[in-house]
Amino acid sequence: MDEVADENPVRQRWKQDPEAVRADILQVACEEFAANGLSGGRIDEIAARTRTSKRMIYYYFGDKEGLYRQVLEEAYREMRSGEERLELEGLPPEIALRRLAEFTFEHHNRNPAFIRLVMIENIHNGAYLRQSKLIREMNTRAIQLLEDILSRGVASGVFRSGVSALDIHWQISALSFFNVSNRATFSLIFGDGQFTQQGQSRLSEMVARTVLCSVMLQQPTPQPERRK
Amino acid sequence: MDEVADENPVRQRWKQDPEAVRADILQVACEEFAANGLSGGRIDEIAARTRTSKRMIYYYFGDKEGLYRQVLEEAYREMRSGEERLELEGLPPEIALRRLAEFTFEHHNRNPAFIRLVMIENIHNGAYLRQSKLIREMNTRAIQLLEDILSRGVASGVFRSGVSALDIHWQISALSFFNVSNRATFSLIFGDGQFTQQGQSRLSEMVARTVLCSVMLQQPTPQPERRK
DNA sequence: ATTGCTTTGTACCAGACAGTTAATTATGAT
DNA sequence: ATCATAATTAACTGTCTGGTACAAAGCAAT
Repeated sequence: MDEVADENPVRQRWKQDPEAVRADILQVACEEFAANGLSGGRIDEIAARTRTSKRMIYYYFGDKEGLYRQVLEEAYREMRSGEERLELEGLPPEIALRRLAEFTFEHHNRNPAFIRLVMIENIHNGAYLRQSKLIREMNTRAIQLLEDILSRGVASGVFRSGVSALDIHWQISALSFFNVSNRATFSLIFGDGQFTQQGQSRLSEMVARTVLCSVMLQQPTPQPERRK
Repeated sequence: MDEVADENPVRQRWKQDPEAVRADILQVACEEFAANGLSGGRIDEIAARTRTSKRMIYYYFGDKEGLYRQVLEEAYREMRSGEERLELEGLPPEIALRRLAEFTFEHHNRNPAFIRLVMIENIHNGAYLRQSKLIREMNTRAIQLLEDILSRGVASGVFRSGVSALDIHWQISALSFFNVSNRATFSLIFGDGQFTQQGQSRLSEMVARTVLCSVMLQQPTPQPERRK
């Protein structure tokens, strides 16, 4: 399209920048796999949309599954780093919990590609995630955070005792995940009222209230339509 | 002199039973697509596991996508018929709601193939479900049932008013669906404690309590096994 | 400049797989 | 029995696609 005349004659000098090439491939591959799944994703398509060639994909990633595996790891890594940026430790427990729920809901909402990758990985029964060492580390952080919030809540007398942090995490994840993962079929069957701007903030509020409700001794404060 | 019929034992007389053949194909195709997705599912594999041949698949279903579409419709049909068997209309509203939640949880748990098909369909952004006329009918029933339960609860003074039936359905679905759809990745990251026998009944109970909690004026009845 | 390693491009292959052709056999109505 | 039609089979085809062979070019150290 825009070839520069004098630069054309043989081969322009290029800088070697393996990291950039790798990142570029990973980025495009992420989109492709998220959009079409592992078996549906096309290596040729990825190569075409990359600044480099198909050969490079195999050079850096070995084969299709290797590429997919790295895409998956990268996606988890990014999402985890987002979670760490929250600083909930100083906050009153019910505020912290609410904020965690809202953050998760919002985060998943903004990262449909991540959600789709996880869906796809579940279709494969976790066969590729299983091969990643990265995942072992991931459990600790999120759950510890929650355990801290819960025990502080129990200490200050607002939360029930004996509530499992893992259960609460499960609950927050389920509601936030489903909201993105099943949007297509849900809105086809029940209309897209849940997925408008207002619908989403109503759901976000509902998720937060639901979670609080299952750990608090009293009903959480009746929420009028308050937003920040 | 000429060959007699019984000389060829391989070829026995068969009765024409198109419906059985169709059903057989559909059954096998359901397993194949649920296991491997649309692009991952192999027509040859389906044919091999069927009592009939590949040509028949095309004879009855046109092409791969046609087959997939019918598998999907059939799956929804079955699940819907299960829902109709519940008779919640005579029950006290909080009992009815609890039973609906428990039923959904249990149903999804027992029908992982259905869950997987819905996941797969969501990966395809609902492109095939969209083509089905069947889905238009499906919304009414489940939601009307819920609306009835909710309004009876409001009338008898145990439920809050202004709660959306669709929201409650969304909530029940999300928790019950996620429990099956994300089992692989969740258990890889957080261990499989949630998915043992006890884990599952605890979750089922939690789902029921959660749902009740979000519609009831007071905390739902403190559960018997609760301890401090 | 030479050498040896890394990175990139081109062209190609072999197998897989959706879909088809054409012939064969059973069925059911007359 | 006959014939039109429905059901069935096996072999075939064209294309798509993951993966590779091979060679060339850049880079860094001598």
